[in-house]
Amino acid sequence: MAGLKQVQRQTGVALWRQIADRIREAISGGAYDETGMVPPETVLALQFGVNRHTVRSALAALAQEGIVRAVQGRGTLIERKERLNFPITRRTRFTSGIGDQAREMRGLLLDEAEKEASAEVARWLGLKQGERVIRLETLRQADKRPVSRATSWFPAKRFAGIGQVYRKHESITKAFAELGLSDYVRATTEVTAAHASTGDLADLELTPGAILLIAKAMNTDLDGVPVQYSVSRFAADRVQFTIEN
Amino acid sequence: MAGLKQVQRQTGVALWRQIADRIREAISGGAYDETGMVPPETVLALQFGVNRHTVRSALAALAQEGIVRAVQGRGTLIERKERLNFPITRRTRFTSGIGDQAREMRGLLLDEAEKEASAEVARWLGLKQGERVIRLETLRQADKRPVSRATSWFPAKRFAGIGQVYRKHESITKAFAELGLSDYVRATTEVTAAHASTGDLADLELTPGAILLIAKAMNTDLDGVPVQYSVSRFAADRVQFTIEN
DNA sequence: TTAAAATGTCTATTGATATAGACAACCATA
DNA sequence: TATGGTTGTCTATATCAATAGACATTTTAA
Repeated sequence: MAGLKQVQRQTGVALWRQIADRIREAISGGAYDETGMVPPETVLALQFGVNRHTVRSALAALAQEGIVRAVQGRGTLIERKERLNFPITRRTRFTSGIGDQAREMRGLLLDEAEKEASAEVARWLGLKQGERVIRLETLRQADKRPVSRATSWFPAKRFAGIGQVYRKHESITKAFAELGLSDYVRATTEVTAAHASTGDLADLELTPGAILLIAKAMNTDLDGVPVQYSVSRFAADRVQFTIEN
Repeated sequence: MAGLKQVQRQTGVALWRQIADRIREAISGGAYDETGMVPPETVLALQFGVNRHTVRSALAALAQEGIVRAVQGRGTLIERKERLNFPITRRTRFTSGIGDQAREMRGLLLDEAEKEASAEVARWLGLKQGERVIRLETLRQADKRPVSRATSWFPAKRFAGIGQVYRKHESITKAFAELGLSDYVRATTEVTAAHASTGDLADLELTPGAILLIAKAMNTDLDGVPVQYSVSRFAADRVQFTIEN
């Protein structure tokens, strides 16, 4: 069933990378669950119609990502195949949403700045362009494995000092609570996908060409007043979103 | 503001393709709306820190996709910059959801088959594994431009002949109506992203390395009985999803 | 009309990608 | 312990990707 011509040449994407992407997907889809191993290099080479060395380049990349581990004489073992699920609902929260899927959740503050709202940020937060906003750059981890990089904006007047509070609690929900906002709801989420930028590659420990799921989200308080606009970038091969209606 | 080092070397993705992806994104994001043109090749080369010829390869690829058109002496004009928006709500429908964003919507039936439900399909449709289901392969277009490839499964007993009906109406909603189901709702949507497979590349007129947004959706009738499970693959650079809560 | 600014074309060179073949090293098992 | 199957390493070669420079062609505007 696994066919011929699954890869294409002269497209700006190296064969070894195309093959790595296919194998990563097959692993994630449970195609090799019976053996817990990837097929032998010679078999893969035949399947994809390429040289064995090209397959080796692909497997080396996957080993670099920690997905497989090659053992001389035995074969190439699958090390990891998880995919976290993020429910997107009116009550979406990062930490609680994946509570039972990981043991340790962390939210690290990478950077904090107060500045004037850009046109886009002002539109989402219902402010005038140029009003003061606080921008937080955060990295979220599940069991010490980076999951998402987020850039969040808050109205500066209402949430002064949110950076420090977030650093203490490692949670937006708790930071809001300490600043007097006991509850909030997710108003809108826009989902797109794109190739990872260089900065995100480093933070999320990805290799170039990797895919991001991008969620632009706006949260409001219970009166419908915007309290947060955020752009979160997720490593696409580690997560999925679920929308329940 | 457009920074340095937006591209990386020796990653299996050619520089010209990385640059093409970035420019396509910038166009889609409205970065060049003032002039309606891409910056001069020499400027782009400086921005990305590469040779002018590498930028030319990227622009040639975008011209091939019909996104830009180079005019000697003038510059490189932007021809097309759409990104369709798909609202995902309880009443999600493909055709009406993007009604005002495109003039002509079509749904082409590529293939139809009746077979036994796999474990995954049975789980989503609430059937026993092995029960009969009808599988439709469809291609959806907006203004003659391919937007998504979908594989849908329906309980065979309830929706016998849905393929023929779909071919006539080019719409799931109308096909349901003719078969006696006047209304239905979206119960669950799972969103992931992945590289396009070879088959999808051809159908969606993409080049290898392209990204897909993948929506696995389950629709039920008003009594909550599953009527359709579908896996839709969208060209990520042509669409975005919006979830309103 | 001229000059500046932009894309188009050509040649040459270097490094990454892919193929090809041979053989070593290691593991499991008959 | 011998054998078959697997990964690891090495050499060599051809093609694609990227850089570099020079100059032609076209458009716009001074």
